[in-house]
Amino acid sequence: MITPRTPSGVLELLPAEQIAFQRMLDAIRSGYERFGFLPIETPVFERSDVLLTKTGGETERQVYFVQSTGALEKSREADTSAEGPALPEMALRFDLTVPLARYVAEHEHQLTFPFRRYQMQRVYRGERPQRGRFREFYQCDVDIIGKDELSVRHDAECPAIIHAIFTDLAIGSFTIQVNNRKLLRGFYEDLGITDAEQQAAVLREVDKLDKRGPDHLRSTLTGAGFGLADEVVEQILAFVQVRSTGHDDALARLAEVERGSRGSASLAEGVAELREVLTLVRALGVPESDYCLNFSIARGLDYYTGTVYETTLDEHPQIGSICSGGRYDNLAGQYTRSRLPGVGISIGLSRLFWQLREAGLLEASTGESTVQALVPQVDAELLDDQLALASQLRHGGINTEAVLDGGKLGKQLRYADRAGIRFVAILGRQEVADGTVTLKDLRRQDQFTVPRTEVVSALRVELAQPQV
RNA sequence: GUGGGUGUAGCUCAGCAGGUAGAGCGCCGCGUUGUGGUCGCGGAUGUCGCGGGUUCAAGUCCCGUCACUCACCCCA
Repeated sequence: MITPRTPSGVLELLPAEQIAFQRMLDAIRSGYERFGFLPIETPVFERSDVLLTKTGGETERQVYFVQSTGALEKSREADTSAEGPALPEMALRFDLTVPLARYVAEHEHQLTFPFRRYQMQRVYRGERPQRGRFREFYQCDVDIIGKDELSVRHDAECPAIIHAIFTDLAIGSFTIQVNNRKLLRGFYEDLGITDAEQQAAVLREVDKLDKRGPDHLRSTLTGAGFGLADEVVEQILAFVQVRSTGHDDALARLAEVERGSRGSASLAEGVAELREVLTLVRALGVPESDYCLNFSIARGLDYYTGTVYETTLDEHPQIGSICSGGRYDNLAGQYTRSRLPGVGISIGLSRLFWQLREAGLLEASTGESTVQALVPQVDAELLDDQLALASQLRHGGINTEAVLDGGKLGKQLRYADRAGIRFVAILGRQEVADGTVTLKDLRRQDQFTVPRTEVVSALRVELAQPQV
């Protein structure tokens, strides 16, 4: 016997939880569609050369390669003579953005721009698994891709989508934190940190501010690796700890940053963009309590170029960002000469779901089955009537399971209870004789008898009742 | 890739101056005839991660190995 075990770093759920997960997926999908986005899917694996265009060492370290047996043998033969092992022909996607870039570049002429697509699929990263981090996980992406141009107005749509979806998900109050990479670049240039490498290193450290605190950041930046002057570090700290407390405050903070500038064009541009984005976010109806400026946010350094977003749950800051994204100048530069600027966000649903479960925020939504009614077998001789009742319920649009193997009624009720099925429609000799059905609500511990002809409508009424 | 921690029943874990394994939860059955979840009573379940060593004797000590896990790196 082989011990049955999932590989580590995957999120495999039991049905009760899967239902809760599915509902979250549905809420996100419907949110994306409500904002006028179109669905696409791309293959779980891509050609290695397509996926690894950036050939960053980190990327290759984290990617899973896929190799057919035939190709594997072929590459082995070639290996004996060639200059080292060739890359496997395929690799599993590690995000949905690179496949999107390939997709848009490949189908550019069949798509209409701005191209608004959403995509909710699994991605794979060969990281060492950690608490709440997976090697296989869902990303729910939504992006707007422009041809040649995409006004910054689109950047304002993302917070509006996030707001709509997280309101629907009802997992508590949240804050959409907004920043702008141009503003950051300008700010650090003004401080004399102009070297791209050094700037990136500083941004990486600053990004950990919320996790490690200002003191840690201060000692890191003044330390050997960076060697920044105390005065400069204090300016950085003052800057990155900014969190606006409302719309007007956000605009005031921007004005303040602009006043403090030594004339960086990038900073001015970033400020102007943020101003426009914030103004439109408000116009789109996002309450000002739900968004703020946060100058510490940098996000992934590789391609975000303008607006960046990060969303956190107010009551559970330890969960970290539950949705993030930003603006990129040119999505598919590796695949096409066309300039395709874009903006988008991504919800890492597996991680979010796992965190919510850990925080005990899922209890209410789990334990409920998609089966709405169970028709037990009270008497084996009444099988035909029992099945007819099940059909009647199904035609009435009620998700119904009929017990086919019978047994004691008590056991069947226990089965329903454990399976999270709320209603049982009992049809025994008595009911058949009377032309009735007994409906039992396991949650409210209540039961009553209705005429068989009215069972669907009666059950519909009951399903609409609260559980407790 | 670097550094810690842990591996005992399905789950969470206890057992430890070395003497051939336990609790809670869960699971199964019973509390009669068509009523679950509560309650009472009864029951099943373990190559004590794997391999080697020390010992009369190892879950308990030593070595190795594997797995898992936490943190760092990174997170498009």
